[in-house]
Amino acid sequence: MLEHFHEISSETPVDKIIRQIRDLITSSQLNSGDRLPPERKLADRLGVSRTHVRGAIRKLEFYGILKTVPQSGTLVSGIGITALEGLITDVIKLEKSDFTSLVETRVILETHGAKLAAQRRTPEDIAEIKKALVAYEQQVIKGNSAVEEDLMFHLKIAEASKNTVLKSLMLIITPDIINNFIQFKVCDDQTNKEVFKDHQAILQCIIEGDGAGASKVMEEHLKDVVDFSQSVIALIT
Amino acid sequence: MLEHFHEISSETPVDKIIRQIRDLITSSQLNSGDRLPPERKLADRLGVSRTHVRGAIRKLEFYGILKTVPQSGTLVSGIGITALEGLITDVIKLEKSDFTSLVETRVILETHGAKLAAQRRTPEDIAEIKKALVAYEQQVIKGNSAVEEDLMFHLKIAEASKNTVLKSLMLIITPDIINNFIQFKVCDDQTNKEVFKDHQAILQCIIEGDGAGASKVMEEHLKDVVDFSQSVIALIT
DNA sequence: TTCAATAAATTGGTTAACCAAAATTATGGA
DNA sequence: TCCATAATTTTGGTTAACCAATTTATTGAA
Repeated sequence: MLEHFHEISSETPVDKIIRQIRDLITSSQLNSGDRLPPERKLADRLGVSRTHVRGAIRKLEFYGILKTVPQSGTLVSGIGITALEGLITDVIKLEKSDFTSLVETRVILETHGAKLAAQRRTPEDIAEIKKALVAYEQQVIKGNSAVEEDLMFHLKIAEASKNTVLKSLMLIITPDIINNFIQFKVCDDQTNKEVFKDHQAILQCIIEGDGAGASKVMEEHLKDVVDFSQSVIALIT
Repeated sequence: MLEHFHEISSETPVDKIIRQIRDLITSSQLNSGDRLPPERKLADRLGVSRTHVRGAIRKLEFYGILKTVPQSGTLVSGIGITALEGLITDVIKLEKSDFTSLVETRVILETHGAKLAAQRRTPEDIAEIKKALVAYEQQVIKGNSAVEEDLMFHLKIAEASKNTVLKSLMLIITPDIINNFIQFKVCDDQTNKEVFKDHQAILQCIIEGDGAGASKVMEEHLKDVVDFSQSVIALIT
């Protein structure tokens, strides 16, 4: 019975257009470096409204694939067609991501972030991280979940790393991390106290400028989360 | 004379609105979990058109900060206000990034990507990577720059890592990397041949399942780019 | 024939009106 | 008084028309 149902087409008009723009590129009707057809023509040809075309352009622009010049036209980025094809295919399905990959990537970013933070932190950075730690402690004392305060501590470390790209990537995956935290209820009272101790240890390493130590403690700190993700996967499988 | 000129206000209406929405949150007129005022009210209150409000919402939605439900309303994500404040401030200035951070982060992502690829690659992955390598070789023989083919090789490795998030983050920074490549003309004939040998060595490690080796060779491979970035910085400073 | 001035067409940016689904309120029968 | 139902309002989604800057075509005098 159930197998007769089809997956509902949740693909938005915008995604459809992105797909079609890719086809234009694939069929060499649209080459790297030259101009996209005007929005009106595109809308007309694809049989959709201009609003949706604009939406698609905004999204591709966000990824650096397109570049629009007011009152002039939309240019296909200098990036080569070969790479473009691969890129656009993924932009569409980029939004959703699996838990394991998320955690794995987080560990990678955070261990390096902690290391760099220890090497480059200023007194101001230390003050900010301390502030975040105190805010977390207060929430834990009140018995609250404090997921945001937890993450804020980590974000402040990313900020102290002085690597803007690393911080940006952290910001991008942060909402997903929080959602997973809430969904799987990773945190309870006991965990929170351990987390606090871990955080203290990490901060200490950063203050001392001990990059290797900060990286190591951070990795151990996140190991619990990794283990948890493994157990969840095992449960599902 | 020159100091009398002001920096032109290149802040788009959308960015202005994002800033104002943050203010709404900061002043606790808008709390985590509850609904954003309807688009019309917001547009009215901020004195802008609904289109711009929608643009701002799309952008914040992209970052997981907002979530719109058709015919119902736009919800502020479960993420706490504390973190939200920090996040939104950065969303605005997220787009631009510095070269050093970019390269540094790339090395981090790629070394881990290569390691995971060596551990998890399927025969299909190897075939894909080989194909990218051949495409690169052909461009080099022709004497072309082959920046895209180079990047494509790296993207295929990211794909073989089976870590969707890592690959996504690679995709996000790829356009910036390409732009910097073109801007600084990192590549010439001699470099290209060395790059090809490096790529071959990396592929060999991946085929053999040698994670540590793949990671190491990848790091050395990217070291040249790192050095180059350092020299550029030194030149500017 | 050449080229500057001007008019027309084209561009992305913006606005306001309309649509259908959902939430809310009003209504009336039990 | 209560609750199911219908009318109304409110919501985000969509469309089409308008705007100003730019580019292209036209025109006419040198």
